Amino acid sequence: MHKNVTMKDIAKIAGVSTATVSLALAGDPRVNVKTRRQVEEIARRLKYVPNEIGRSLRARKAETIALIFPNTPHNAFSHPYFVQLLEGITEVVVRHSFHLLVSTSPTESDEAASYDKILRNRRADGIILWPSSIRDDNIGRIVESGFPVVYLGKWHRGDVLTVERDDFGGAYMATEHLIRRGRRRIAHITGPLDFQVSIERLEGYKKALSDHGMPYDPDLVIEADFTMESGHDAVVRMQKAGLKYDAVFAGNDRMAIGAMKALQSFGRRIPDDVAVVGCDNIEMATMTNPALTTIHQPMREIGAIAAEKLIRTLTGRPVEPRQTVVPAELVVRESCGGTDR
Amino acid sequence: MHKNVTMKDIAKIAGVSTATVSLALAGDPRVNVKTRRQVEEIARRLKYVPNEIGRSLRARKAETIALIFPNTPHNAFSHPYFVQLLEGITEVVVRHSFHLLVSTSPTESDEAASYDKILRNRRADGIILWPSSIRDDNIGRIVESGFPVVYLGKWHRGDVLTVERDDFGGAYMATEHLIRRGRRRIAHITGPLDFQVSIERLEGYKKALSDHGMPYDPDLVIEADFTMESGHDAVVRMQKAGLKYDAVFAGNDRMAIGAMKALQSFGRRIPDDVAVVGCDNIEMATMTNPALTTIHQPMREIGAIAAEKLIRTLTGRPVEPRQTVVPAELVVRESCGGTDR
DNA sequence: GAATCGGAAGAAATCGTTTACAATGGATTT
DNA sequence: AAATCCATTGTAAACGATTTCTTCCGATTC
Repeated sequence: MHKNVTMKDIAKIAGVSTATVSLALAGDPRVNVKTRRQVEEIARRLKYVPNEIGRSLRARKAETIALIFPNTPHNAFSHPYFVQLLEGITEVVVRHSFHLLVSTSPTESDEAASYDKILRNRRADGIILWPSSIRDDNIGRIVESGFPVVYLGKWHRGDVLTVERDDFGGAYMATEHLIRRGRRRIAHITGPLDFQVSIERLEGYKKALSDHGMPYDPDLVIEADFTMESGHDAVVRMQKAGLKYDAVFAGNDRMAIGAMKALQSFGRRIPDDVAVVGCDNIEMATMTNPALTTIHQPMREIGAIAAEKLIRTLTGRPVEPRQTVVPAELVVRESCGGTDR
Repeated sequence: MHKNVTMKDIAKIAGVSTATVSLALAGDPRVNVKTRRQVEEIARRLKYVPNEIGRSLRARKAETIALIFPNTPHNAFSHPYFVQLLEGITEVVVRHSFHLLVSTSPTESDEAASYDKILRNRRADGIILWPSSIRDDNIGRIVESGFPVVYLGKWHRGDVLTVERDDFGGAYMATEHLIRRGRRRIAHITGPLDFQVSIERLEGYKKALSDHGMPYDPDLVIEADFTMESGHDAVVRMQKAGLKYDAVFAGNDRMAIGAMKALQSFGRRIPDDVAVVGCDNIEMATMTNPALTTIHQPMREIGAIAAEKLIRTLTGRPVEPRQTVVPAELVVRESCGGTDR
């Protein structure tokens, strides 16, 4: 492990000052072409790699963005799409020769301190914020502080860069799909209603119903908690309540799969007796029997767009539009039967 | 966004030098308790947060570790356990107030350059290396360069910190489980045999057979490619070849699930006619019908141990043992039937 | 021939810390 | 009373780049 070569080393060999070396390597036109060539040559020969820490300190930037998320239950790690999001982000980060810092906060109250530290430190030049489930004024403070931030979700106050899934639109598509396939009594199993995503999907469901002139029956809306078991239970509850329905739209795939199991255990055939649609398009959805029709959220693309937006602002380029809603896609498989009428 | 407060600001107010401030905040016993208290008080009042970039430059360390993995097909992002690994790592990283840099290399040949850059830069003080599928002498050079590295896998030459899954042991357990349940003709669907993991699992399978005095029949070993479809095809091929078998041990859960589907399509009942065991314990394994018995690899723990080892060496503490093999666990569900005899 | 100009490169400050070393002054030792 | 020591604190040199001045020198201008 030999000593690193610095600009000083290059300067000495080339017989110039470090200032000239710096300028030369940056391709600054102020330095003579011949000198620049020579410096470049020496740098190559010595396998010079610039020390980014030194550069960061002086230039007050780190060529780094941070992905920050809370460490609450139902956090990013348990989100079926976290990996895709991360993949989209790293892809762009690497392409721009940036670095990615992954940061989570042990407790809710440490969150703000943590953001703050990373940014004030200049450890990262900007952050991508994964919303925490709990309304957090601390996040608000960061978002509005003027630090470069891309928020993954809907931000109501002020002009903030955001990228969000279209939960509302996805639910709308799912519900509409069921309606088109002739279903008339569509139940909806929601996630916990203190999650924004659950509310959005419920609203999309309602809107699709009303746009198609169908009544909204609150009895057909059951709140569950995102787990397969809770989806199972939801169907059991509906069964016990003696409700009639010919379709189920679940707020995520896990619950949809739980619901399918319960339905089948009650002897109801899918899709003949009951059609089922999920949300998220997790891998499992391809493997159920019948394969689950679902709503795909392009999280990889969301990650890529978010990173791209952030890096664009950091490099002083304009970003348009400032808010992006990435459309969901309906993935038709076997759990809804037939074709549109 | 006001100017950040630095040690100089504190020094001026406290009427001492920045050296004293630095020492005081570091809790160095050389500075008078009264002075230290005062400095601490001022720092608190000014909401001073140390600039870690400046610190990094001088102290030649970044309080950061990097997780590095190749960007090849079948890379970390498509690994069912990447998230758990990451979760284990971040948990430990946060606990020690370190940072985590996530880095992937666009091409195989950029890999070495990338590691090198991160380390020479002191962007990170050490790295956790996710092995690339392809034998890579560049990785070898890094691992042996003396930089702090934890390698996630088996490293043959030299004394390197490693944490690895027990692929051999897991396969052994799976096979033994089938034997104990009375199965006599156990097929094995492997992953691509240029992956170390596939070889390990094949060896574990063979060893279990021979330890129980059962013959090894090469016809019963089919190479597939980790996908569900390939597992399906493997069964189809065996069926066409007219092979007799009463159990399948698949090199991962996806292939096991594909195999189950194919078996059921041939009218073979699981577990009555054929028992099935997978590997990995992905979430999907809980949802199949019957639920899949499988081998759980505690990747979260592996991540945590790896991070712990790395940070221990970085902070100059001894780490024992230098090589860790984290045992696999058999998760018994419904796809193997009965109880041990 | 003096003044001006402009291209090129060097000197030095700077970013915010850490740290080796020196300095101060009062107490203790001999 | 001189020498020594200890506890504190200050000075200044790093760390490795970037960037703002200067400076230098030869060429052009009046």
